[in-house]
Amino acid sequence: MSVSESLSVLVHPEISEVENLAREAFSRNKILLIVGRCVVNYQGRAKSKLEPGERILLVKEDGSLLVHRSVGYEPVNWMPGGGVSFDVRSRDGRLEVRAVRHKPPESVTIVFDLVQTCSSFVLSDLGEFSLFASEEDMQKAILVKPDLLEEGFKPVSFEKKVEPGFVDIYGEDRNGRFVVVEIKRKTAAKEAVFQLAKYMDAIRLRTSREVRGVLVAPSIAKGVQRTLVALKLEYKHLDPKKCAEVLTRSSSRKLAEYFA
Amino acid sequence: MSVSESLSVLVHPEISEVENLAREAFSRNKILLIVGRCVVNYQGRAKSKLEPGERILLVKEDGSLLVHRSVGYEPVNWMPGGGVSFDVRSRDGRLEVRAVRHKPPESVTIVFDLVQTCSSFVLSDLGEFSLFASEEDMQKAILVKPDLLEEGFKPVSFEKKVEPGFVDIYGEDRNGRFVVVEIKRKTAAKEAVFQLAKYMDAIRLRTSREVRGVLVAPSIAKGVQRTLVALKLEYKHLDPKKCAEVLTRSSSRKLAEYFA
DNA sequence: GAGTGGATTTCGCAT
DNA sequence: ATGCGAAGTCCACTC
Repeated sequence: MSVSESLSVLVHPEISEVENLAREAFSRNKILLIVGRCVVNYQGRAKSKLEPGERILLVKEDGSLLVHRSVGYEPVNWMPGGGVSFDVRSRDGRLEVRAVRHKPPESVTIVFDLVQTCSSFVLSDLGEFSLFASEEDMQKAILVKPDLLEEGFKPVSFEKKVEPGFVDIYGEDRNGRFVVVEIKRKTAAKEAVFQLAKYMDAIRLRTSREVRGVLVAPSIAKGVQRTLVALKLEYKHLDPKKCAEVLTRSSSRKLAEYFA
Repeated sequence: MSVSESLSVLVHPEISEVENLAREAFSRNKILLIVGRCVVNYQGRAKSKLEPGERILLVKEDGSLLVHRSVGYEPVNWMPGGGVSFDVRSRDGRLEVRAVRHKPPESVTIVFDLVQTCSSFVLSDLGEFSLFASEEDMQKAILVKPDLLEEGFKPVSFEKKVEPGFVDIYGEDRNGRFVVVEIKRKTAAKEAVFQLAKYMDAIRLRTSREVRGVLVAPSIAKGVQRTLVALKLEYKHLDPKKCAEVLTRSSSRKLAEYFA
């Protein structure tokens, strides 16, 4: 079913009309979109109260609920989807929509006293979403084209579990030294350096060979350079976008060698 | 201006009608809501591609842009508000909406080939939003009613800057010993314990009096109890909701003593 | 302007 | 189920 086959739109409706549409939307798992004057109360992990004003309520097919004000990327109140049950009732000419879930226990209650628009529909959406140049993609890119790190680098393993956590990649350089690679897709902070240092310690316990630690990132935070030097670690600049290019150009065959 | 005075709703419109409404919305900083079939491309901190499908596009008054699919709390593509410029154009019967910002440099492009609904309006929303029982509220609650921590506790200072960072509260107990209080509004992890331990060390350097450290939280993570005991720290269970009750019941006068 | 830490974070993946 | 880490995290606050 697509929007066209399922679309209902009400403009300046009575509360009772909205109530009917909302009930139908919840019972058939349709998307519900209400623009109107309301108050919102949340109780659960915290507790919040939103005084009267006009907002947008969006309830999605999985029960995700979002209340948006006129500004801001984030919803002022919300409920993530999954295991959410809804209740609709009208009292004193007001429409109350209540969403409850139990893990964690919390509820959002929206009470409308005036609705300007209400619509309900089903979205037909099979389109694939792909994201490039995540941290994982940077790792893949280095595995496919190790020269991105340095000439002669040979990956031996990746996401290898060692004592404190994970090493993004480790391998050896052209001189046979161990190389531990920690990848960050954005400006590396102190945290990344300490993480790498921990990896280094853990790995040094298991080998007598010389071990190099390389922090790979598009850039590093200001004070971090000093920490790197103090800990005898190295930094390699690498742009995530460059990695994305490598991946889109390379055939997926090569990746299969590693990720099959 | 409220929704009623500014509302335009189009159902099954032509692309050209949507184009006009979108242009008007952007030029007058109105909210724009489009439901239709589209593809979305993002480029900036990463890069993403969303194949054709029906989605909801919401552009808010501050330029925040959200593209929602049929499920999921989070938008599949987005742009936070502030310094975002928009461009609308129609080509080959398709409507392209493009949002660009420069810090960081990124852009989202949505191309609709079919629009089922499009609306534009201004929200009148002056309602205040208040969130209770945050970490700060727990702190306030203890300051207002120190018995929440333990009988006879007297707060001396709060958010006091000491060596490693901030102490949430410190004061003295009924026996005149120093008490350092670290507050977490949810399950306390090891991190909180180490933070408290650092505070303790810093404070012990400055006094010869006995110093107690108390971690206040609704609960503590599994392994953390052992760490607490090993470091000779204490744990006090305190429910954020209880704190919220204390705050709502207490007059704001008492808070003013601390927060004026 | 950059860095730091919290969030009703959400989400996914591993154990 | 639970825990841990990443995120195009966003956001508020400090330096």
